[in-house]
Amino acid sequence: MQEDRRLAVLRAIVEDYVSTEEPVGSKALVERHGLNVSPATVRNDMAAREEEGYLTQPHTSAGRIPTDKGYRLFVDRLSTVKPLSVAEKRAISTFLDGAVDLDDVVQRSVRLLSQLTRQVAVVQYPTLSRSTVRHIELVALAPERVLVVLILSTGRVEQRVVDLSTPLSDEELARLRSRLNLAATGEIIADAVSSLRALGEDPSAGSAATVAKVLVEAMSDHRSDHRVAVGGTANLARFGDNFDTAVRPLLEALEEHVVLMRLLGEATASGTVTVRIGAEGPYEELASTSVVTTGYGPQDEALATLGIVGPTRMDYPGSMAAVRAVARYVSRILDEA
Amino acid sequence: MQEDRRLAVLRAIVEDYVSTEEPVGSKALVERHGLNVSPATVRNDMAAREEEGYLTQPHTSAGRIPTDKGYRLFVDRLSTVKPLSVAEKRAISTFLDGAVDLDDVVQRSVRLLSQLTRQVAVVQYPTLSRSTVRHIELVALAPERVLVVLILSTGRVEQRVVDLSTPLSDEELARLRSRLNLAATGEIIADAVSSLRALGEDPSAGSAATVAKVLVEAMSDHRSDHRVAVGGTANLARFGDNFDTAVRPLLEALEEHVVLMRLLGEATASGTVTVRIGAEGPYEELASTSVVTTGYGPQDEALATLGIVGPTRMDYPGSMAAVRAVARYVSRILDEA
DNA sequence: GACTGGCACTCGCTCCGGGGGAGTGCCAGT
DNA sequence: ACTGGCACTCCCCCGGAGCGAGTGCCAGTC
Repeated sequence: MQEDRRLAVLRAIVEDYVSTEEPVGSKALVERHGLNVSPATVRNDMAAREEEGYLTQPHTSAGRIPTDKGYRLFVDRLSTVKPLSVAEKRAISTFLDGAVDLDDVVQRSVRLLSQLTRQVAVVQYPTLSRSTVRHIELVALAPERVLVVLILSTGRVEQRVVDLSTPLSDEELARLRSRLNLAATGEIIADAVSSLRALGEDPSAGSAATVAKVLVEAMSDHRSDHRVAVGGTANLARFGDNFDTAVRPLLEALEEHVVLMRLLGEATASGTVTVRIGAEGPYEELASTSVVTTGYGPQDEALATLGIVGPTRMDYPGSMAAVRAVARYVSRILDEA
Repeated sequence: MQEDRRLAVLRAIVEDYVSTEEPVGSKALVERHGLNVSPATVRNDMAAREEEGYLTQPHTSAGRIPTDKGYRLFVDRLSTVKPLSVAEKRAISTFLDGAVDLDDVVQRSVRLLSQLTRQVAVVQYPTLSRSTVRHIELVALAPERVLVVLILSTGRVEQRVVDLSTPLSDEELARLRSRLNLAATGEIIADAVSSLRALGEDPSAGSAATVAKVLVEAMSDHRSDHRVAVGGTANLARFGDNFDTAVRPLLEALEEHVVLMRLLGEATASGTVTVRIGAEGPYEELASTSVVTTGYGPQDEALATLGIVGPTRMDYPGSMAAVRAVARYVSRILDEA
């Protein structure tokens, strides 16, 4: 059918353009893909597609390139999931299995993702908010100075140094420790915050109040929510010539963690890969970049987001497959820890 | 004197070239700097300088640009230390004073440095090797599973999960904890490693041996020695046109921490700023980049290196001043912690 | 009605040659 | 030792010509 072929043409154009980075013309299209029609027919189809807004020409009498809308259709309806090769799967497991702690997992994931997709990879650290308190530890640095260490179920560790108004003996410290742990250990962050806050506002609690306040602060410190690892920026070299219009704004965005978080968007349920194409994203300057993300976390609860950022002209099926595979694997690792 | 003026000419050329990014000619030079001689004289001087290898011409009948050797002379003998402005100093202190932990200090330093110099900033995390053990904490996750937390004097925290062959009661855990702390707390890493290693090889030590082994591994884990924070890569946009020959190799180098460490070189005594110009560095691909570094650490002991990386055509006095100032300030903060 | 072959046309890319200009090297003069 | 003058070099910019990939359209065929 005509309609089928038109879709096939759109798909072929996207694929060719992604691999050659050049506008694709009717003749080349017929040759490279086994379309059993003449270039003239394809031209008509392309004209129709352009009419509908899926394609454009950089200038009259040049080949066509997909528009954002064209990519959208491609991603939604035309791309078949590209399964990873065995070698790639093995690479993922061997690479990630060697990780020793959370930091290491995140760093390895970033590197892995950027290598698999040859794009810039972004991995958000698991959020505090939904994790639970595993343990609170106090270490006396001096009689009036205590190191407070907060250990969370995701494996994250936060630490603060606290100066107290009165010196604390070892026994008092131990008592304080068990008191705090009693109040917080095992609790989800939100609950721990509220019970500690009560303690922090109790004027009779003394040192306990001071420490509790610091803990509350550490727990609600959204700075750590915004922690992300970025890797593979060297891949931006393949972005094309337009350094100032495309690469520089992207590099800037990658450094601003707040901006980056917005770019990543809400963590979507693990398993569902989100694709944001060009102008669909929140930043005008990044109109020529796309973002492919998914959520991950233990028990497939989407505690954080991970994904890649690249030119709208990217290999969507491959990127989506890689992002999903890495997210799955990382989630499994977090399950074990 | 003739000789003095020739030096002045060299300095002027470096300064002008750095700010304009264009080969500088005799006429412009005389005008911009108050040299009381004619362009012809300057031309003679420049020819002499070129003869000696301090200057080159991109092509005959163009202005001169400094060679690496020219920059070297400039850095060694011609540049006056450019004191930071009051605003800059204040920026440093306000920016760094808000830091809550080691990670935060490092991250803020990177950002600060890149903003001050408008170059790529690199800050190495303080090495484990010369720091001391502040505390070892054990947290029971399950009867046979323990979270081991190692806290070092630099404020760094390492953690590992250990599976034991036999379950451990709370009392046993407490005993193990104090035993380990007795052996390691207060010791310099190297000493702690040797006493723990003895424990780890004692077949009668049971669980203690298992945990000790993990601790030894964590302490001698050089991975963390190579941890670095990088920032300001967007500044590479100002590197000029030669993306493939200059920017891409640099981006790649910045991602490979091992490479990066070599690029930073040995930590030099705090206060001494090291400048590596172009081909003086260890990598051919980075022939057009310079590195400005210095050591930092508590008590001005050079535990780690920080600095900036940029084109050979950079503002050396400004960069050196900024690097030194930030290193000093960070060292002071580490003293307090 | 869908497809095809043919044809005129468009328009970016590359190459080429000529002017303009910044800068140089050199030399004779002070 | 320095300067003014002058001829020369060579990059850079510009406009025009030629090329070629690709298009749109139209008349013709199944």
